[in-house]
Amino acid sequence: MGRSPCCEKAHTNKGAWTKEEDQRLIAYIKAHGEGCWRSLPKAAGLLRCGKSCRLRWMNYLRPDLKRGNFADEEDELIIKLHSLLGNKWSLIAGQLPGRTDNEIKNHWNTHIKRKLISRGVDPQTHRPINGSQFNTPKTPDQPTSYKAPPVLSQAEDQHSSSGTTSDEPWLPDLNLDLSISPPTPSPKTSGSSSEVVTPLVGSEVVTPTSNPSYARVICLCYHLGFRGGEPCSCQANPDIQGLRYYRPLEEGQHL
DNA sequence: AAGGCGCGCAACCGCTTGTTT
DNA sequence: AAAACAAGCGGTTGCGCGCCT
Repeated sequence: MGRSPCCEKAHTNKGAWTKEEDQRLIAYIKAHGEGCWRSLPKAAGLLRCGKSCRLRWMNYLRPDLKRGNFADEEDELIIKLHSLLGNKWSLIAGQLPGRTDNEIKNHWNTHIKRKLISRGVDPQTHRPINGSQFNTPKTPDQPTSYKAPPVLSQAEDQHSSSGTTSDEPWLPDLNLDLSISPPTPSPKTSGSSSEVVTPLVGSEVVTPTSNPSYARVICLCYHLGFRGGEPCSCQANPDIQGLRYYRPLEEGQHL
């Protein structure tokens, strides 16, 4: 059975990319588009693993990348998305046009973590660190790694969304229209560097049941596109309820 | 001026998931 | 159905650079 291995590691370069390698990669992708990464190095005359080429292109050479410092608004968006998604850097990056998962991951580890700690917020749980002014008790079994956002019942939801006195640090003002439409045609082969992926524009329709109150519930799995556009089965599976996140609809918002 | 140290970024590694044979 | 593979993802590492002593 089989295919040949991805690359012959003995004959591939490692480490920092040279300008010449960059130019070869750019020229090849401009001419042929992002095709098969496995065959690309050979076709482009690069002594690199396809994986390495892909990474270089995705994280550094893509023309639509936004280089430079992160704006405060971007920081806040990352924080909010991380509180929902955890270390799903690619999903977070999908909401920040021009930013890569690697860049966001690095930025998180070097800047935002510290920022949150200085605010008295645990960067993993997004809850106040013990001893801070919020002093939210932790459950004994709370893991130190990322914890899924709490599942709010509708009653809790209404309470927390209407009250300003809630000590819940969860996303007080985030309009989480995180819907990811069925993969839109990527601009990657268009050759146009001015094309920008527009985030947060999904408008897919979650079909509610006939019960109007049900329409207030959005399954995060579904809304993030985890279900490939199909209704989420976790509605019927209590075991994975932790993946569900409910939020109230904004006024005038439709499902 | 020089050495040490810490930070930030780019790249690698290993694992997971989806696809192909 | 199972194995092999490609692509993608997240964690980790290594190196260059700037700052501090």
